[in-house]
Amino acid sequence: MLDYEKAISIAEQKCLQGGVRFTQRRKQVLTVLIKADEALSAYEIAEQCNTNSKNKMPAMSVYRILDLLQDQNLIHRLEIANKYISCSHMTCSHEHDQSQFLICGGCRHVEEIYLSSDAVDALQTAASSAGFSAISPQLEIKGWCAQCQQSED
Amino acid sequence: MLDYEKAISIAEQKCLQGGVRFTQRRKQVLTVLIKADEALSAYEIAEQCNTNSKNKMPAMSVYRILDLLQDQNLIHRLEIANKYISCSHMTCSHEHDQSQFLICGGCRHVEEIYLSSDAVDALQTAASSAGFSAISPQLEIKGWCAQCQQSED
DNA sequence: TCAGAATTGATATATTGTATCCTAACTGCT
DNA sequence: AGCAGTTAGGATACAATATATCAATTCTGA
Repeated sequence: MLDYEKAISIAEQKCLQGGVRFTQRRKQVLTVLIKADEALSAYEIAEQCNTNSKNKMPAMSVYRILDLLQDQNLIHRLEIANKYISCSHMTCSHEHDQSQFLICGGCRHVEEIYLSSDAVDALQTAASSAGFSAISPQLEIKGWCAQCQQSED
Repeated sequence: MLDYEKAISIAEQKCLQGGVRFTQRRKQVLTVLIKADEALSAYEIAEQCNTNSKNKMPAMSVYRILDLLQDQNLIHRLEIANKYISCSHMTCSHEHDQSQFLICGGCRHVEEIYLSSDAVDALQTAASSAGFSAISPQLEIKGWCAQCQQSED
């Protein structure tokens, strides 16, 4: 898991640089995602916020805040899983322009992976041949985790 | 586009082999997908069915039928796009165990691609290292089509 | 023909995500 | 400090996607 204090401080900086405020609401959503240390749906995030605080967090606000946190490269939206996860590179000093996730088709468990640049290049080449100018800097690959694979048999 | 007559006849066979019936309703849904020659959402399919016929096709039925057609390997569900597309390999005589799609993050346009086995192997290796037993035989890669890339700039 | 299975109809509801409009809070400027 | 303009959040409605459930119908094999 990310160093929470460090992550929050980085997030504050990034928001400042991005010209947006790092409000309590935004901190609250990001905190839930960092501490969860796994992918959560927007409604799960809202629920978490509401168990930890009296001040009600509506789903609408969660979506708004998630959009903003994505713009600041603090979190990722996983489209295959319809879930959100904090960026594991948030506290790194250097720039990361690629993230890759494996998503289990059974239980929707999410695991971050690290593809070789050769593999990424191969994907990029195939995309170019098909008239796409680029693959997403955030790849999602669906697969089967060991556990779900077993129960499928 | 697929040869329609051939595809329908293959579908009929596959359903027979799979121990399910190739009913009018199922044929209707598959026909829409083959003739569309692009990815459609479940509700778009229902709409198409309803413009071409008096007999109302409820969305519920579409979902049920889509599930079944997937089980028979006649169509693919694209989770990134929340859409469905007919399998381009349906009329091939040999077995295909891999399909790959590029999905535009902007306009959700879907393009089928063909990755080298080396690239697929690289993905498989990365997945294994992360404790996944397999990647999905149906890959979805998100990217940006030339047109959407332009309008982003 | 009849029992059981497969299919479809009908209805309700869950889940995920957007649109809109208004109010509150903050920021920069004078 | 006071004000204007911008940013953020609250409230509500609703769209889009998908699943659950139970009853009615159709088909199939003995």
